[in-house]
Amino acid sequence: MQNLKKIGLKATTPRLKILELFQNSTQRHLSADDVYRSLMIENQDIGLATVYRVLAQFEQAGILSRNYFAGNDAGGVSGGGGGRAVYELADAQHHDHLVCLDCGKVEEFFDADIEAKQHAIAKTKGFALADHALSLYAHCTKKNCPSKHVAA
Amino acid sequence: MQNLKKIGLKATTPRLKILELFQNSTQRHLSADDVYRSLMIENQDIGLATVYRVLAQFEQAGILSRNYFAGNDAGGVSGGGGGRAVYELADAQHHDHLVCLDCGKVEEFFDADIEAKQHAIAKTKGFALADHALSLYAHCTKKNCPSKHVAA
DNA sequence: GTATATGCAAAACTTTTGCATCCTT
DNA sequence: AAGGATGCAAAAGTTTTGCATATAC
Repeated sequence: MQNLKKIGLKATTPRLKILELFQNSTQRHLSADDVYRSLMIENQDIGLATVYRVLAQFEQAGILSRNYFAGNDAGGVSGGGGGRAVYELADAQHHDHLVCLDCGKVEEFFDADIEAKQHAIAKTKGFALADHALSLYAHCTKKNCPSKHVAA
Repeated sequence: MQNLKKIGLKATTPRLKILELFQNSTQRHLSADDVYRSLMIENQDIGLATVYRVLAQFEQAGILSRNYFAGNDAGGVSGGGGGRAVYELADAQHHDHLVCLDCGKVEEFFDADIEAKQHAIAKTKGFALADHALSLYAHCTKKNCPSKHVAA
């Protein structure tokens, strides 16, 4: 609540509820539609457009970070527009993602060597690295993967 | 032309022209719309839907590979649907991409250490790596960057 | 009281699909 | 001749925007 004012945003119900959702949800990575639907379930009458606006503001404020998981189909990516964005709380340190191709679960990892190499590569090519996106797409080899429990 | 039959596709004008476009274009990375527009300029009356279909077929056949450059805005990403896909000839070895945030230019690189690390990370977490996407977003520090020549 | 936010609906985009027609084999 | 391929238009999805109304400070 005070957080919001600090970044120049009024403490409105939509913003409070969305922030709360990210802090309390068991799912760390949420799409705009996930957020919208969760709010609907809580009987919060918040428009989808507002969700997008708040998400964008939070990202710009550094509260959330946005990712695109392109190769993912397990999560329910079907129709039209390429792939949707998912947001996560930007509380922890920087990390990259490993997405399970079978169940859609997302794991996070950080590797200092890879990070360092990325900077070195950019520098060598005459660039100053500003950002990067690294996603691994993989199949789970453990029996406890959710997809293993479903009769296909 | 023989190539197409080999993969079970009829040698039609759209497919020939699109393949030719990728082989002759100075731009290595093309979106569906780029392809469509280039064909229009050549007075080839090929529908956008066909472009998408052919691109998908070529990707499945291993002739092209698809990438998503999310953080990129310089290339003209504006409106609705998140981000568009770009295709490139899958002739060279596997590589990742470095995208200039100023002019949108795309450079390619390959780093064996990063590749190895990715596999190791997936394995450690109990996954078998199937695919990955790594894109670096950076600012050009050279004076010969196209964006440096434009009065902002 | 005023500026900012919200909600709704419509628009902007990318990608996919249905269907009649056309072209390759 | 036959079946796959194309084109057009419409649909499906995600994200953005315009505008009148409601809300926070």
